[in-house]
Amino acid sequence: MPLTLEEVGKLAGVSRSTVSRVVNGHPSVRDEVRERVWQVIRETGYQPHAAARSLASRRSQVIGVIIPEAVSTLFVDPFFALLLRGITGACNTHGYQLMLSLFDEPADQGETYRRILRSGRMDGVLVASTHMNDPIFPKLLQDSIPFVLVGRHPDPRVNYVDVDNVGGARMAVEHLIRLGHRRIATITGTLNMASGEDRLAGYCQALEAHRIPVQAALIGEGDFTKSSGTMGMQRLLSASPTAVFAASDVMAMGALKALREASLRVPEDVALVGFDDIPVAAALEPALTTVRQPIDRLGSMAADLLLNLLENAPDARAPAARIILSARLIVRDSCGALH
Amino acid sequence: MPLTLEEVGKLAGVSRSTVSRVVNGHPSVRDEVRERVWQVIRETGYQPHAAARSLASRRSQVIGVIIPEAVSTLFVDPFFALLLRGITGACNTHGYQLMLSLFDEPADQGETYRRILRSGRMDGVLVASTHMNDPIFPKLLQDSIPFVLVGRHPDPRVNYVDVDNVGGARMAVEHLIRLGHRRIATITGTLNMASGEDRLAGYCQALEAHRIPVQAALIGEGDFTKSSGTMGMQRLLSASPTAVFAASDVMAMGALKALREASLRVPEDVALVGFDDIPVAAALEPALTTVRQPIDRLGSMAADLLLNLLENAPDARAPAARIILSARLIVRDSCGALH
DNA sequence: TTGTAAGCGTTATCAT
DNA sequence: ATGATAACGCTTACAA
Repeated sequence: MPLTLEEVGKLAGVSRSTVSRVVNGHPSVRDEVRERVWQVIRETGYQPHAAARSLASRRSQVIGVIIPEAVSTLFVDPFFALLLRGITGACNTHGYQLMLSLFDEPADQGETYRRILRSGRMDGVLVASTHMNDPIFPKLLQDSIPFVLVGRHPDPRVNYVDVDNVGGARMAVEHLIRLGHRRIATITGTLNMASGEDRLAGYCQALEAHRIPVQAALIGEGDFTKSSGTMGMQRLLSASPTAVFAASDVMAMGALKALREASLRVPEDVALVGFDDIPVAAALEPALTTVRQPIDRLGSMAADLLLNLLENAPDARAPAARIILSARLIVRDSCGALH
Repeated sequence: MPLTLEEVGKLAGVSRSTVSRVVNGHPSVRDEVRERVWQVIRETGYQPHAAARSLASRRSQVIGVIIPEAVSTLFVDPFFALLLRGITGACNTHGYQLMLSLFDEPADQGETYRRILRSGRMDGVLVASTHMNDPIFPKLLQDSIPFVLVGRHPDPRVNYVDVDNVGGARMAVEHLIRLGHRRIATITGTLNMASGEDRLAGYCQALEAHRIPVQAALIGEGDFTKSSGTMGMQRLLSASPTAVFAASDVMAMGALKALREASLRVPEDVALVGFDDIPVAAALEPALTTVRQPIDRLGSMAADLLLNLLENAPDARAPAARIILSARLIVRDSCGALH
């Protein structure tokens, strides 16, 4: 049976309130008393009861992480794990706990939303990998639940941390241009997801910067799955591109399959670049040139941002924070640069 | 400002207790009253305050998941993500929430342990991927915190769910024997981890069942990392095995590297089998024959077991549950069976 | 079946 | 600097 503040107080010869002050580092306690109380706490292994604390203080020291169920499966790469690692790192240093919720698409159905987010269980939440028009955003804003999104969002009230998808994609495509390619195709990600849109935008920007016309025939729409990469590539073949930028490594693997089936060699006949740098990328034949994002930084920055929001004056007048982390190009064999 | 039971009661013309009974599905409430109360709850969107509930009922409806920090990184495969998915699935159907903690090695240092586990925040915990002699187990047992381990443990009081590592390994090695191999080497996993030990045991069992002597020269100790696979393979080369069973796919990849560097072909010169069936496995050249474990089942079964422990009479006299899920062999190219 | 009232273990506001 | 004491929102005997 765990001890209570009252009992610790009795053992230390002080009142419940004094013990509370000591535990919470309140300054107005005589040094001698403070030491005596700590002594008892150490000896007894006293640990405050989280629920009681939370009830009285109206803060739980817990943040939630919300990820759409479907996406968690899709991520055959360690994105999910790395993100969580980044988040837990930040939580640990701030003394917060992390509650994980995989929401069903379309991210709530109201019922789940209420149960999870209105129960006072968490002080704030991190939302990752949702569609931008996910119904969860209006609700979070309306309930004024502090939250930070991992991924871009147009609403000016939304705090977010994102990877520079535009810049990363542009970097990849400019690399191909530098290698002499002009007929460069792309297989896009899901187009109502920010990352899908932005990587396509980066592709277009790179071409435009080099006065290469953007052609619809060279753009195949995918949805981040391997099979969509294969199908996208098959459709693009008729436009006979000399290079392809796939908006994810998984789709690049799909594209590779289609190219093989069409007896085209990579990179000799078609150069290929992906995005994400999943672990498989380096092990592929040929090793995949790709764009790497700092995933765990993404997690830790998002958590830091949220925790700051929670700890400091939540000035509602302040503009939302928008943090963009840059990506970098990892050159391997599939682009032909190393030949 | 969220409503309280009291206020809902006022709106429905009943007392706080009646509303509580309705919310908790207590039978002794007149149907008419129950309906009236639900009506108000629906209209107002009332949601019980988790902390208050937990304080009064001494149950939080939250379970914790504890994974050593180091391991979470090591898992470049989706083990972690799939396990969590299985766990959250079970949690959702039981109406529980999930709290995630990545513990620093050696899994607690006491301080963290207390903060996380003695604060009453969680009703029970799932522990995954620890060493069997992790100091967390004696503590959990002493504090009589309900817990289920993902992975085998010798202590008779420990409830666990595990994959049949022995059977899986044995299956893999017997497959090699069936293909005619007699000089079969193995690269082991970390040997104070249950999975490491058991896969080695399975290797030995298979050989013994076929009266093939187990030779120390054919056993290389690894630690589940790729580099240990490479080094292990290099050392084994002098014993010139015709086949190798690596206790993990990641180590198999390392071994593949060593074999290549020694100009040995797989499977022509040396057959290779791994364990885990990580996504890379199928994409390797040659595609890796390996043993697949039902990871998300592992997670959901462990969570189910824990939740049953929590919901039902926690009969301390009942023997601990030990659940073993079977693995299956996935035959691809690296073992030479398809030639 | 329903209401009253006593906790649950903190925090926070007052006095002192 | 310290101690009473009233919340915090809910569950749960116990009464009615």
